Amino acid sequence: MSNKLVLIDGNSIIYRAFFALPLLNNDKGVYTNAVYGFTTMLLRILEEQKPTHMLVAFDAGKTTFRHSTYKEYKGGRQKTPPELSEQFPLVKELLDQFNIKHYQLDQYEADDIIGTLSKHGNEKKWDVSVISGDKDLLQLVSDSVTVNVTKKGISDVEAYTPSYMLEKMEIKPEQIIDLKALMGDSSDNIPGVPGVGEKTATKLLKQFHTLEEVYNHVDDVTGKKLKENLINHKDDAFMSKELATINRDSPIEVTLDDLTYTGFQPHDVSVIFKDLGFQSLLERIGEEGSVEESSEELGEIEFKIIDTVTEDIFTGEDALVIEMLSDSYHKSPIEGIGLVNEQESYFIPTEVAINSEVFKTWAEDFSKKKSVFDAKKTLVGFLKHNIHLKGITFDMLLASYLLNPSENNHDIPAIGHRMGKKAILFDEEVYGKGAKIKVPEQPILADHVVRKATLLADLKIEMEEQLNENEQSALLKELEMPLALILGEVEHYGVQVDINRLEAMGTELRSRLDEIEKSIYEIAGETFNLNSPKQLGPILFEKLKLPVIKKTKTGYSTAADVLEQLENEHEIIPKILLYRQLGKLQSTYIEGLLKVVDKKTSKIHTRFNQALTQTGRLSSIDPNLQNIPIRLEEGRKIRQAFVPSKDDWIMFAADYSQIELRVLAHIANDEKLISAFKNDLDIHTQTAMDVFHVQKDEVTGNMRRQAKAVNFGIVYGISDYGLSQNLGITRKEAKQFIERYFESYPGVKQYMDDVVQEAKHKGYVTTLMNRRRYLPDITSRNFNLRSFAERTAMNTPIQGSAADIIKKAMIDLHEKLLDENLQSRILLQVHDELILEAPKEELESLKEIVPAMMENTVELNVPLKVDFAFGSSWFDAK
DNA sequence: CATTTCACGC
DNA sequence: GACGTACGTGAAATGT
Repeated sequence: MSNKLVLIDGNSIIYRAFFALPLLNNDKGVYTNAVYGFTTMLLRILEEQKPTHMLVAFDAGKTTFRHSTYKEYKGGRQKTPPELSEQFPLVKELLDQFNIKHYQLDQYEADDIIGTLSKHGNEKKWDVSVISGDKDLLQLVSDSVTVNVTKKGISDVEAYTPSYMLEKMEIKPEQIIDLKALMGDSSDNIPGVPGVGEKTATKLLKQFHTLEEVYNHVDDVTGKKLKENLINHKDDAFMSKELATINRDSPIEVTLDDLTYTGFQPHDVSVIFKDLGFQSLLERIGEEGSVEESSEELGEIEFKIIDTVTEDIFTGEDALVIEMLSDSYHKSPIEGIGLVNEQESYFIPTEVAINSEVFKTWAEDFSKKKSVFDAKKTLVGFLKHNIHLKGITFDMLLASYLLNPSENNHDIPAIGHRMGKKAILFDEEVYGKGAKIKVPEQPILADHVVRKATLLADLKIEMEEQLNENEQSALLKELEMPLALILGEVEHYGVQVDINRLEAMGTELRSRLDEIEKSIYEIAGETFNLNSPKQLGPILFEKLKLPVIKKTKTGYSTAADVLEQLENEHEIIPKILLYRQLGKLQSTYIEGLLKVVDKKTSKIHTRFNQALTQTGRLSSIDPNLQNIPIRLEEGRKIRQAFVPSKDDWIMFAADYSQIELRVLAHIANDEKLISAFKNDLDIHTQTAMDVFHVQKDEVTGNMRRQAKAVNFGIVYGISDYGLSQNLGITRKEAKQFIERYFESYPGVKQYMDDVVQEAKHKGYVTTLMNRRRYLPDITSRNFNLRSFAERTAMNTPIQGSAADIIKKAMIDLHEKLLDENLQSRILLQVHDELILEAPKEELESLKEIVPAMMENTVELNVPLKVDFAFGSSWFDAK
């Protein structure tokens, strides 16, 4: 079978499409008209030409080698409208989903890439087809190369072969450059010879064949003025020829073999089509009816519905699934239980299970092994019925998360579909969604729950193998799974809240807010919704004529950093800032917390999401107890409402000092950073000394502040831009800061370079305990995506290793508290700190135990340091 | 019901 | 040379 190579001039087609179609918007407000036009053209080509090899070439940037010949090349062109430039990355993404290669080369244009590859194809006698909107490319036409030029719009193309060219244009392909040399090209700003247009040029070429021959016989040219122009603009003509000549020997890094095209996965493409809002195109790729298709035939499954639990349904390696319809498992009832043992499948109605001594005995038997999906939820679900689940040996949720944290759906049907097991519906399809969610009839419920347990049983081995290959088994079995059980207990135990305290603070805040609001309306001279940026904007920037600093997509920005810059411009600004600050406390913290307090016990039960963040940190929801105010005194008082659950107990808070920078010192093995920590120096002061090359007593407050921001940036992976925003300096200055930091800490610089290289090579980065984060964008040609991936590569091992460490510390501490028979309990984890409550008698023990466990849970080549405090409320534990 | 803007923590 | 920039959760307004 012969090879069919299709080469597309990406820039040209996208430009054509953009101007040919009206500005379309998708539902996210992104312009898609050029992408849409490009896509329709692409689909047509795939259908009609059936390529075996394919490439879309793009122009690389502003300057090309042609500019060294003629700096006015392409001069006078309109700047690419932003509505169009934002579509280029979309097209490239789309091509990735189509499995179609795309390529650009610095200093060269798409034409040159196409010229070079078509030459290669020509040499091998492949059937080559070029697609462009630009007739320049006709110079590539040969017996095996056809150039398709778009006619008006983009829907139709005109195929140029050598014979068609002779017929239509009366010249040969190789004469196109001579034609351009004579007539010029206004769109590329190629001069040509004055007075020579298409007609004259063609006439001359028919007579003399090439530009060189025209000049060799210039005396024979008829027409006095024409001859004179030719002679006077000889240099222009030859330069024009050079400019118009496509470089067919460009130093491209791709070969024909790299361009194999074997088709696309309709599913992959449908995802991006849906994203772009290309509903009409879904049909063309045959993905339209796919939703119904998947729900059509699942096949029958066999299972028994248990009415009395007997021991024989447990064989020692059982998959156990409990079903709940809402996320809040602290309150949500168990709708039913699925059990799959080595031979059979069962559905156990909740009532049957929780009232069965046999079930409880099995569940609490450590030696009876259970695979579950979400150990923490399962544990808490049963705890409410006084069943203390033990013997969990596999958690599918955590396994899936560790295998790829970037997946955002880790429920059983989603994992199943990803791993090729599709005999299950998504929860939404069975239970409905939003307001319409409801428990179905038992047969339907049972079927779905048993399917989940079946998938759990079926996929366990495969997932364990994958974890083994990744050397992540210990991470799952010795870190995340033990932690899940501890977190389950912690959540179930809850945190005591002083409701009266919260309500009193709320009352006081209310009156202050009312007062501030009133005075703002007085200053503004009218009332409006102060919580609406849309209404506040015009008041500030039109009525009061304050200078506009930043705009958002929909209007004026009224964010705090903007208002802070206007603080001295108008008396209204500080009032708005105060209103915002207090309003946040009132709505999120006072009202928000009161809403989720258990009325009977006055306790709050958050949920720690253990399978969400990309770095391995926990997150906390419903409510989020990891962002209770601390920075401003006013907000910090909220912590007065978090109190011990028993009389004569205290709150005990312990936090790692600079854990991320210590982890960095360890991973990067930077001598200077290590010695700073070994000597227990103030790290920000030390950084200031190193970056500014001054002695300790010369470090000013401002220098330390800047050094702190740089350290902060290193830890969080922010860019020079981010740092410049933090410090209110220019990006250039921020960049210099970072460079000076790297000069001071060469080990850190080396690490940053190495880790990015490693990420490029392997496609992922790892933490101390082998947690992974995949970074596919690290090789992206999109600057933003790539830069972001690079910063992530540097940052994730730091943040993720710190997360690993505190997780391990929690396990160690939990075990120690049990071993020592202490009543003290872990209440919360806030990334680098642990909050406990403890009987006063245990305080002295905790002062020893907690820092010791946290500091010694791993051994790094720098010491870990833990500070602690205690008091009668979380506020007082400072 | 989803999106946008803002604000809190690490 | 411009790009548009830590991660999470949640409240409120607003547009559908």
